[in-house]
Amino acid sequence: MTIPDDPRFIATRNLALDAAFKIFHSESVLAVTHASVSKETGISRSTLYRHWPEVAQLRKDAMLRAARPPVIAPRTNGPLKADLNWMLGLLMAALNETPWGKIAPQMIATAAIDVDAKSAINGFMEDRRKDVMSVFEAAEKRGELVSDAPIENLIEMAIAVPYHRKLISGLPLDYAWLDEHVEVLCRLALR
Amino acid sequence: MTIPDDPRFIATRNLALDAAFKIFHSESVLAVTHASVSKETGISRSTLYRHWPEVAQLRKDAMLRAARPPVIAPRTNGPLKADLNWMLGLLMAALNETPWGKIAPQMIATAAIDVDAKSAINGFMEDRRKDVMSVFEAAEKRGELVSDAPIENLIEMAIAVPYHRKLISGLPLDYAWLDEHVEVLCRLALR
DNA sequence: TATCTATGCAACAAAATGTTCTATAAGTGC
DNA sequence: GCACTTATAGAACATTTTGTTGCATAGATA
Repeated sequence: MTIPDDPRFIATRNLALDAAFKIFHSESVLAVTHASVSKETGISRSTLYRHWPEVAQLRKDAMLRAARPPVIAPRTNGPLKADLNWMLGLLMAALNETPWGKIAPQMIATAAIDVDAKSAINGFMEDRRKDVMSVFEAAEKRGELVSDAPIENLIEMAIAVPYHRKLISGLPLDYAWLDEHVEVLCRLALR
Repeated sequence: MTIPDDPRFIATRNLALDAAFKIFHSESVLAVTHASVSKETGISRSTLYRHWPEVAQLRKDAMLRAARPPVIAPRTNGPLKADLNWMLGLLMAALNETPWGKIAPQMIATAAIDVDAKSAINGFMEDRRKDVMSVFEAAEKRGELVSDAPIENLIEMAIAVPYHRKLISGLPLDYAWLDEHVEVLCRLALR
């Protein structure tokens, strides 16, 4: 669908997607329909059908809008342990306290059957990988990294565990756990 | 809902749930409806409504039926590296080659909003935790474990990474990766 | 055999979903 | 400002999906 640059069209689209996102994260992706978005926004149903002939497309667009997770600014001052704590602490907070944590499971399920959702998720995971990577690289430059454990595996472990905990095993993500997690990572990286 | 022990009722229920599971894993949980199961099985719609007045209940039952993942038999002969390779190799195969791997994302999404799905997932994750636990405990008995890294964290890392890889980051789960993963785990456990 | 009950089927009701048309108002080019 | 284009609102309508009910039938039970 080509998107006209008519300001009315753009305004309607933004209004609709904001509402769709709101419905998505306060209820579920299933609750996002032409009818519910119409009710939420006052936009007429026929207009919404003009913008999104298929409800699946509307839901996906709402998801892609949702897929702008909080920006995480890593610190690389050192020491490694402090930097990891900072960076993973921000990730933890994002998972615990922003809509992202609530939406992520549904995005993952959608990613399993939809290419766009998958690439959105992958893009986000890639960003997180780079964040952690920059932390480890800074540590290496400082000469802190003495282990020969592959950095890729360290990065994967650093990120996988909090995600698994939050999204799959349902265990709590808190600072007590985070401290231990970082401790084990440093044990791997620094010895 | 109390389940009558009338064989007709039981037969209908099993037939319906088998079909629901099939639809679930070949299409998606959304494709499971009274109508689609009726079409698939020949069971009349009214009968299906009698069994499951709510479609959500039907979907959940289909999921709980699906939630019998392949049984994984851990080996504990040692050495640790071989045991981990075996155990995690089975887990990997299950994620790659059985319906479980395909269904898991949708179960996770459902678990985020449904208590029963959540406890099904948690039950399965707990089984996996025990599997890995038994491997590490056997290694400890043999005196292999010399690290003071907390076993709980090792277990979490062992499992979280393959799940994250398969379900979230979308990276491939293969033996090349598995070898490295196990290598890093052993580095943590054995030094 | 007599009784109970799950099922199939058809008819129906209600709600959700999708389509089309027209009047109107907002934006665009001159 | 004026003519033209286009997006929207709203209503009317068709279609599909979803949910309900009554009754005849056949399988289960005792």
